[in-house]
Amino acid sequence: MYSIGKLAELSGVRPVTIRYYEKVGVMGSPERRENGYRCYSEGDLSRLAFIRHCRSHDLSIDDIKELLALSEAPESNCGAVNEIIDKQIGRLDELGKSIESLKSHLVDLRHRCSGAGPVAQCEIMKGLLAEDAPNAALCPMPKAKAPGKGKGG
Amino acid sequence: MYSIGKLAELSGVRPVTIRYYEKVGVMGSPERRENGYRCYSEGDLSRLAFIRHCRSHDLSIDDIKELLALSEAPESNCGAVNEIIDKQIGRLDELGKSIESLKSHLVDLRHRCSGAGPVAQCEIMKGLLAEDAPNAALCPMPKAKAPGKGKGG
DNA sequence: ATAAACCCTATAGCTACTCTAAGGTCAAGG
DNA sequence: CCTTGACCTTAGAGTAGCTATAGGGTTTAT
Repeated sequence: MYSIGKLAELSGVRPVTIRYYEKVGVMGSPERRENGYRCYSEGDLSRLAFIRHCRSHDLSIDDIKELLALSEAPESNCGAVNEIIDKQIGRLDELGKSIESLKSHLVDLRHRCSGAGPVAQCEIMKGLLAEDAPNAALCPMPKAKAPGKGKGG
Repeated sequence: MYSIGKLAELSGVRPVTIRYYEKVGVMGSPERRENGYRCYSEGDLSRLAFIRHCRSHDLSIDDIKELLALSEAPESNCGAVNEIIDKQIGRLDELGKSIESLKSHLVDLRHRCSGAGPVAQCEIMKGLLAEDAPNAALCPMPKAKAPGKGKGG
């Protein structure tokens, strides 16, 4: 039986994070000692390792919950597992493309400026005033409002 | 002079987001009409466009603040602009590599399972139990605790 | 007794927004 | 005049996946 500190040491995950995993429901509530301290088993350690490995593949906590639920029905068909992984591969694929396109646009912008002149003539600034990036799917962009009747200003 | 709704329509940024930009200090406080309504100028519109273009390159709000500050000293040298862009290119580059490596590892994992058998024999699940992704720099991973003296269990 | 190292809970912070609630303002229609 | 609807205002909570802080209890060594 491990204390949370021992589990942290063995797993490489900090106690705060383990408590967080418990709070959001991927780790389940461990037994408690008389003094209220959490008390973990070998099973908890491998569950935590599983979570970490999934997170290292950028799977969401919700996806991990699903995977863990599936692993608790070991006789069920693993098509659902494949679906989750395929979804994640697709997500990473889109993200990768988006980043590549952003990067090349930014590199292009960068080449237009030597860094020697004044900001007023900087081609980067001009570019940023005029151009959207070719692909803006990277981080949450504000949604455009549907054009309404518009009372005007 | 534009109302916030008109500015939203012209820029494609929703009123809530514009207020958010004001709150976090990239947009500055506009004038107000007698009734308290915000009142924007052409300058505000191009500032907002600039912010959007920067965000579409995934520049952070703080970076955008810096760029805007620089643009308000147009005679200053634009080396600082270049630095911000270079930093962003580097960030995107690392992110891109990280995603590629994650993806290929996940694809490899995926190929090990046909999706036909039971979860208990699923090679994906086995892989996730055993392996870290080769590169985990994508999303915030819990930091490992420095190994301490450890009171034990 | 006291310090150090561990444990507990609850709450706020991070990014870049989005959404909700509760209400004030303004123009048009009945 | 009153209502309807579109607009505007503020404040506060929610999103993901943690991290950090405050304020306190427990255990072990000195």
